[in-house]
Amino acid sequence: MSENNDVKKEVTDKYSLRGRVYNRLREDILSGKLKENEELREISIGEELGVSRTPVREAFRQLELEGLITIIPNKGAFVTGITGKDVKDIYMIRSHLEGLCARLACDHITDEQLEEMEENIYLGEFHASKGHMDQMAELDNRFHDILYEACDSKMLENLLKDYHQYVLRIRKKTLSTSRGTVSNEEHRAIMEAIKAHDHKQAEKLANKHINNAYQNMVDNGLYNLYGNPE
Amino acid sequence: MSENNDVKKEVTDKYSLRGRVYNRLREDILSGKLKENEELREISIGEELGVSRTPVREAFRQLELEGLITIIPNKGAFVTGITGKDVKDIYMIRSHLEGLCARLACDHITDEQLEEMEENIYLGEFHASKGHMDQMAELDNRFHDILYEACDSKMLENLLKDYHQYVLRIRKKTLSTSRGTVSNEEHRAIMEAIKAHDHKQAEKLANKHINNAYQNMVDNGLYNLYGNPE
DNA sequence: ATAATCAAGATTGTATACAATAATACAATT
DNA sequence: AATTGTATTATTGTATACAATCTTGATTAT
Repeated sequence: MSENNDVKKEVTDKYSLRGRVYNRLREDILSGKLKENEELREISIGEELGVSRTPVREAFRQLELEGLITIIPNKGAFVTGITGKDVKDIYMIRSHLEGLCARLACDHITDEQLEEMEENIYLGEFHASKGHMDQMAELDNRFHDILYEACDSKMLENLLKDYHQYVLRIRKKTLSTSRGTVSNEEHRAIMEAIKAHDHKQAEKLANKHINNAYQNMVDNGLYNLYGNPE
Repeated sequence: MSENNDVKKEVTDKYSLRGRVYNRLREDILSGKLKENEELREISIGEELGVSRTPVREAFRQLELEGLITIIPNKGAFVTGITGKDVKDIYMIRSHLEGLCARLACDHITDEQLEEMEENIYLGEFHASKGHMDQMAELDNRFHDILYEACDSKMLENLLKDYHQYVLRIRKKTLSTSRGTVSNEEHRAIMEAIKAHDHKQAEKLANKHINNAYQNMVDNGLYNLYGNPE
């Protein structure tokens, strides 16, 4: 549960050494640059980034609470592995919460948010047809962020954003397939349902959207890259 | 998202100064001893607990990520307030996930877990009739923990435990009312549904159980104690 | 009297020194 | 040869020293 103020957090991350270390390590773990069970030594990390052990240690504590590393007392810090089961569970949970989020959005979405969604989808059609994968990933990110913001629940929004981040590296690969176009169409359907205040339909579609993303990943054998599938 | 190894974490907490500071502060915040917006100074906290600033700072980083305090760079750490809206949202999310958890438990619960549930409920009837509130709170805690473990998803289990903890102080008060008996009956119904592998019923009952807990809290005007109800 | 400025103190951010613990290598014993 | 004990080294845990930043209050100019 990290329900802290995002704005202030960004400031911290940008200007403090601890924040820089935290972001860097987080990125490296999520991107797979740091592999499962790899040991992180305070001194070498510090030297690499040109800082002392103190900010490194503080970053470690955060990463530990986030579950990205496991700290064994007096022994060291190790990259926590995500098993295939974990990924499956995350998608299951996300699918539920994303449905809930879409349902809530029916009542709380603003005109500005709806407009940005429409623009997002419109652009998505263009980039999907052109095969611009980076832009598609970017648009997908943004679509879901808007949806999360539209539910008008900071708690749910932050939770969903956490999970979204967590599966970032997986999603990046998934969207590199032909799913880009289909995904964009699903976004449109979700948006239409929200626009029409059709709670049930919005929930159902958002739910399905996440399940589809997972299914697609499994079908393409992509999730085996991230730890043993069980 | 704190999906770290619980066993190792306990060890850390017990034997390291940082862990002790973390637990102490966490408890004080959740128990309401440290009030909303109260400033936490590294030196005074350290002096009070007989440690230097280093472990205090590391504990701060974790509490920040957990959302219990807000750190403003170069300024200080402040206890984050939970608004009434936050509490409502937490219960809403919990209600959904607890339903999901109960449904999964239908397929994955072990005989031992079922047995412990039965014993838990049996004991609950006794203590409810006697008005033993402390024991009821303890049993309620344990019942939900068993349920979380029975879903066979570490991800979901940890998430639900996090939220469970988060509303601990509120729940303690809630159970001090006549709801103890009713709650225990609801536990029994949930268990029966799981035992019968009735997925839909289990999900529905668990869902309702959390909603009832929330409704009871609102009816008794208990959640106003924890920040403005919006 | 009010507002602006600046200096002193307090507090956090970072680096480093020291202590405690664990890992490693090697020797002694069986 | 295998195992246990021990000394050495490496690494983490904690405390403290120093730097940067913010707060506060007095002083001065308007």
